[in-house]
Amino acid sequence: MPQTMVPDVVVRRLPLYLQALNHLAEAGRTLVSSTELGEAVGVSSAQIRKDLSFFGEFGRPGLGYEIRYLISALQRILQLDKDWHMVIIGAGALGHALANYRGFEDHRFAIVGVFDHDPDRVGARVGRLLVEPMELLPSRIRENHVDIAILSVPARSAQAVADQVVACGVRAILNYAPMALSTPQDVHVTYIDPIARLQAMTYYL
Amino acid sequence: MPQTMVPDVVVRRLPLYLQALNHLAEAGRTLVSSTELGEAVGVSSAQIRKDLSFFGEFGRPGLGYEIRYLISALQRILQLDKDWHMVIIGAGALGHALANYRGFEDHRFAIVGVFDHDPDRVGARVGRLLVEPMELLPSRIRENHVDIAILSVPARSAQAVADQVVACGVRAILNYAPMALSTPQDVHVTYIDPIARLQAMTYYL
DNA sequence: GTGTGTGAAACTGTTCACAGCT
DNA sequence: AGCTGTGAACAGTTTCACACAC
Repeated sequence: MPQTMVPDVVVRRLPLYLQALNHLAEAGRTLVSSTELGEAVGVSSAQIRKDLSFFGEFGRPGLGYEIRYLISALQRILQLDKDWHMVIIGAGALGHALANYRGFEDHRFAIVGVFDHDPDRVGARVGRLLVEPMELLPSRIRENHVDIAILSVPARSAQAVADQVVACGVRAILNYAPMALSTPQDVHVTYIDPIARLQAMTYYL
Repeated sequence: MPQTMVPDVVVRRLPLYLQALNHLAEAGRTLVSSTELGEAVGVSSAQIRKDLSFFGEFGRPGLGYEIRYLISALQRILQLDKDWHMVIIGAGALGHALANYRGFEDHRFAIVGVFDHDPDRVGARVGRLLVEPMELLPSRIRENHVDIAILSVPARSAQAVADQVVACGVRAILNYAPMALSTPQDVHVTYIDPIARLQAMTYYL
């Protein structure tokens, strides 16, 4: 769909636009200008218009953007009009919190399995699922067509686990372990590390 | 210290360098080249050298960087050689998970209070702390010299809570609510939203 | 008048490549 | 030989400003 190569930084902003648009829609609004949307997400109006222009023309000059229409357009662009299957690996406190987080299923990200290496954790209940042993991970990934692996394991195990899921064909990893992962070029890794974020903020305080 | 204005993107990479350096130090290493450090973090060697050059000269030509020395230099630059005081606001599942996360105190980020608006949650135990009512938040922020507020409240309350902590003098917010915050220019806000990160990854799948 | 879409300009960030040090 | 530190070249991103549409 994108005629030109789309910068990654643009793709990362689209979910923020979507979020703000959903809030506006819930508030009963039907139209929004790039200026107003920009203020809601904290970027310039020109940025919004330029970002959207990578994918087509979604606004009406003189009026702005029809909110419901722009929401569906962004969902289609980001491939959010289908369900995505995820596994959580690591059933510690973080793994439990993630498994119980309703936000995932609300956005069509389905958790189809929770795995842990530790036999003491296997069989424990997390949300509506039971913790399974790592041995069952490959078959589960293939049978349930798992798209994304969420890593909530200790830093020292993260690389080995990443290697395993990549070997099973997973091409997207959300990594909560404070550890940079080495993966093939076609695997997408996103890092969530509150410590690193805090450490960048303290620089400015 | 920085002679020139330091780009924000550089500051955000420093914690990643620190992380990799700590892993190397734990592995017993004493020296590292920009090439090797770059491979560990996933950036180019030139990037590492250029980033560090904003703050001074930390390496030895022909040898590389003395790991322990570079760790202390980065800690000093990021102001990690002191304790930071934080409050968690929102004592739901996420608030509990954050309060129990050992990583914070391991990195000198101390949680000095957990607050919730809901009377049913006040008094509940979270880690070694008790949930306190929002009414006590201002005095706690001032008495304990709180530097950072972690928001784990619903999106609809996030802006109001942010306004409160800013009014109490907090200038750094780590926001887990899926909601852009509007704050004065001198307040630093960092967002952690796994849904937004997943939605950016699905674009590429 | 209001507001989009978009080339061009301005700005920011990254990579190159090499002088100089060990 | 090996590696840092850095100006210069390059690439990427944001902002500007305006033609055009409602």
